[in-house]
This record gives sequence, C-alpha cells and structure tokens, in this order.
Amino acid sequence: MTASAAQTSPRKRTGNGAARRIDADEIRLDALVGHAGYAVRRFQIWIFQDFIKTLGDVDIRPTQYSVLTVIGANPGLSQMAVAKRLGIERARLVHLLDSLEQRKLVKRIKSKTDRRSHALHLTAQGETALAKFKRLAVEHERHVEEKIGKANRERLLQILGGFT
Amino acid sequence: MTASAAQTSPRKRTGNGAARRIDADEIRLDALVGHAGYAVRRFQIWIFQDFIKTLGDVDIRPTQYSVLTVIGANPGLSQMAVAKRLGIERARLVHLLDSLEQRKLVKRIKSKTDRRSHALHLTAQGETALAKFKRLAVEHERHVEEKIGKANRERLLQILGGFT
DNA sequence: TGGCAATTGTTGTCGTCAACAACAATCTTC
DNA sequence: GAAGATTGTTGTTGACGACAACAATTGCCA
Repeated sequence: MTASAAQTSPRKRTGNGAARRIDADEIRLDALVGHAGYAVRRFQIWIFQDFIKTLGDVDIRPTQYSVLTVIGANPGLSQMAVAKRLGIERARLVHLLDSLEQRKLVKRIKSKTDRRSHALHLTAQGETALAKFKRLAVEHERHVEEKIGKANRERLLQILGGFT
Repeated sequence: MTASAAQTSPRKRTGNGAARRIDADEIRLDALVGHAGYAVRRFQIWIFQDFIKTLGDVDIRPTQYSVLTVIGANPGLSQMAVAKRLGIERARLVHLLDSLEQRKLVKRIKSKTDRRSHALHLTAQGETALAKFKRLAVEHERHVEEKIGKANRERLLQILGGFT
C-alpha cells in the first residue's frame, strides 16, 4: 500500500501520464483551504449525516424536523408562511407535508378566513413524536459539540445567527 | 419540557383552522435556533448561491471549482484519489470530468503504471482558465467577508479547518 | 360593483447531488 | 495461476432547489 512512498523516487512524475501512489492526506487542496464555502460544505455534509443517523430510528430528516418544529411552535400557519420562513420552495413543501400527513404527524385544516390556504397543525400523535425528535436532536447536537468543541459550536451559532 | 413551551402563544389563538395574517419575521423558529445544522444549512445555501452568481460568467459551480483546483495542484492524480480527497462519489466524478473534458479544461491520460486508472491533468487552456476562476473565487470570498465580517470569517475557517 | 392582478396550493419538469449496486478490465496477493 | 480487491463506468433511487403552469380564491381599484 503506502510502502512505495518510502523509496526515494522522484516526488511526482507528471510529464506524461504515469504517477506513483499518493496518500490521500498528501494531496494538496491549494486554494480550497482559504475558501469558507468548501469548509462549510464539508461540515454540512458531516452534520447532516450525523443528524440522519441519530434520528434514524424515527426516520426523520433535517428538513422534516424543521417543518415539524416550526408548525409546532406556530400552530395554524399557512403552507406559504412555513415555506417562506424556512426558505423552502412551496412546491417542495407540498410533498413534505404529504409525507408527514400520511404519517399522521401533521394535519391540513381548511382555513375559514382564506379558502385558498390551509392551516397547519400537529396531530396529538405529532406533538408527542416531535418531543421525542427534539430529544434526539439534542443528542445530535452533543455530537457536534464533541466534534468541534463546545466553545466553537457556540461561536458558530453566534456567527451564523443572522442566517436563521 | 420544551415541547409544552411551544404552546404558550401570547397573541394568536388558533384553536381550529382560521388564523390571522402573520408577518414572516414573527414566526418562531423554536428549537431550530439552537441547532448548528440549521444555521449551517442556510449559510451554505447563501454562500453557494453567491459563488454560482459570482462565477456565473464563466459557468463554474463550486464542485467543479474544487475538482479543477485539486487537479491543478496535484497533476497526475487518479479519479479515485480526487474523489476520495474531495468526498465525492467516484461515480459522480465521472460525469463532472466528462463535462470538464468536453470544455477542454481537463484531460484524462491513460496511466502506464496502472492501466485501470487515468492520470488527470489540466490542459493549457484549463490552466489559464483556472487562474481566472481563482480570481473570481477571491472576489466571492470578499462577499463572504462583507456578509459575516472579516474576523468571523477567519474564525469560521479556523473552527471548520478540520473538515477540509 | 365588476373586472383584473396577485396569492395559495398543486402538479410537473429539469438539473444537482449523495448513496448504492452491478459490471468489465485490470491489479494484487497468495 | 486462481481468488479477491481496485478503478472507471453505467444505471437507479431519492432528497433537494429552481421554474413554470394551472385552478381556485382573494384583494384591489377604477
């Protein structure tokens, strides 16, 4: 495997095509190290994977969690309001709600004041389920702390607070 | 519990269906404000959109930029090595390289030492193009600074440095 | 008051992206 | 030399963002 790296062969023969074995941690990222977007992307992938795994038993993904949380904290919102608040396409929210409604976590109630819109509510089952989701989400947040440190997580939330 | 706290809505009592009009900045995010993942996701969306817009004239997306940068800094890498280093599926990298090769920015050279793999190189055209991309990327990074502040950007890079 | 523009939910398409699975060609290892 | 692993490729699935079009309904205003 990495044994060939031990020999004193030329560092890199890039003249034609061939090249020696290169360890993954030996590859230079060059300009990428100075780009916030790259670090943020990698971090977001990690954090979402941990969230999905931690909430794997209850089969809830980050976007679903955000929808349930906002509806739980603001009963009666319209789909448009939820979509706008969370930065989700209202077309996409339709499918998300279809799924959550099938699972009896959310119900769409026809609004009396505006017959175009639906008032979104958690079901009783949805309330208790969300409580469990939140406990698992807190556990996920602990994983984040373990990964980047408590102080760094706090600082991160503070820096990015304006994007909520 | 935190779940019952969500019910204490002072103004708007929406027992059944109807609801009054609600301003977007009046909707409570509840538990989401304490989740790093939510803030990071929103920030990542913003940062990618700015990157795509800033590099819009040259039609280069963040992932393409990262591939070009790594190849440029490490000529002769195999597709597997690039994929592993950037956290991209090797199946996905195939399409990315197809596109970049069609645009004459990258070339796949058959490796002499391992006839399964390709040695990846920038074309001469790719070299000069990447130089321009990097200038635009620096401009994008300035936008990030303007958005969150110079010191905060530095700290962000420092906090997330382990994910590169 | 009547008509027209705007809004809401819905359906559909398109493109990006992560996650898998399967495959042929080619090493590697025993 | 045979068995197993690796590399590039093709394909599928599903989550997701961005648009466009549509019917029903509301709001506006002339």
